[in-house]
Amino acid sequence: MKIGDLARHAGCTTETVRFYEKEGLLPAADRAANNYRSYGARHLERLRFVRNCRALDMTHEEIHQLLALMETAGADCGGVNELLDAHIQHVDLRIAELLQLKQQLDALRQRCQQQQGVDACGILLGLAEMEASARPERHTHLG
Amino acid sequence: MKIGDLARHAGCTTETVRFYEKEGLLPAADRAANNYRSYGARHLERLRFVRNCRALDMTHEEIHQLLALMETAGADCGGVNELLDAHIQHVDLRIAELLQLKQQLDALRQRCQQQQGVDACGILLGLAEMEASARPERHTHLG
DNA sequence: AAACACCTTGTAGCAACTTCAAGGTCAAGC
DNA sequence: GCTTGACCTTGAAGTTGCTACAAGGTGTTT
Ligand SMILES: [Zn+2]
Ligand SMILES: [Zn+2]
Ligand SMILES: [Zn+2]
Ligand SMILES: [Zn+2]
Repeated sequence: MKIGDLARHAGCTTETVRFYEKEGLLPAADRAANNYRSYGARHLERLRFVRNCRALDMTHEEIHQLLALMETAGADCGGVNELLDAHIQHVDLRIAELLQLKQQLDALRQRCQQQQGVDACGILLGLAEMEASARPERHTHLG
Repeated sequence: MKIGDLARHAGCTTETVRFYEKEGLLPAADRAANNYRSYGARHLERLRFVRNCRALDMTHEEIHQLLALMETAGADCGGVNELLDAHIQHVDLRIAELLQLKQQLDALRQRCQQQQGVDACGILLGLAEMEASARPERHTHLG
């Protein structure tokens, strides 16, 4: 299997595959005589796993940790559960932040009901007056 | 006012101030005899405005547009309202995406109720089996 | 032999900063 | 007068997860 085939089967691009190899998310492929990367079923499984994790918005670091946990033969899955719980918290936290943001934005939007001169626009006034309390540090990797 | 004072009054760092200047979000400062940047009340107002926009998760481009609209003397605020509405949609969309993600994650979490060998863990099985339908393009700048 | 699709490497770009390196300026303390 | 420390200057590189080249090698078809 060449890199393009692998990529197609996993629903990503060849560049992504090479990038994951560089990142250590995918083990280095064997090389054919012409120096082309050569893949088997194992690689496809692994790549699909990684892509599924990414579809769930896990970071490369989270995926790395998950892979390490999986590859510790005989280990139990407590670490896996913890990692997933932590990630779910990242999502919960970001949802809460965005809901709060949405409230602020709706309130701001209320301040202008009809078109008027920009000098009198309640939205612009609101943006000028807001006191964005010192930037809240980000506690989650979800933007 | 030196750059450090300005930054403190706006709740950001001097690096951020210099960065905004380079980005055109903040007009270039006057220079004192020693080549230090020198700021007045106008700059502080502007920087606070930009920071408030960022606190609402607007992009630099959105802020640029907003500033352009504001500085068109005599214009009405229709464009401002449109821009804010569009940004509110960005937030709404991301909230919807994250709520869906949360559902998927909760379902996955359900698949492992107690610790067991990693080979039998329902979470890892779930991650292997998932068929992440071709990556959904992002339609919003919110991560 | 030319066209075309595929592969290789390495580099640069995106957003919104942060961090670092190497150096210039200025007031205070000994 | 000389050092310490806090500030300022510039420019380059790192962050995250890719994407998009550029410049070239390979392989099959016509
Ligand atoms: Zn996470
Ligand atoms: Zn208005
Ligand atoms: Zn927006
Ligand atoms: Zn489990």
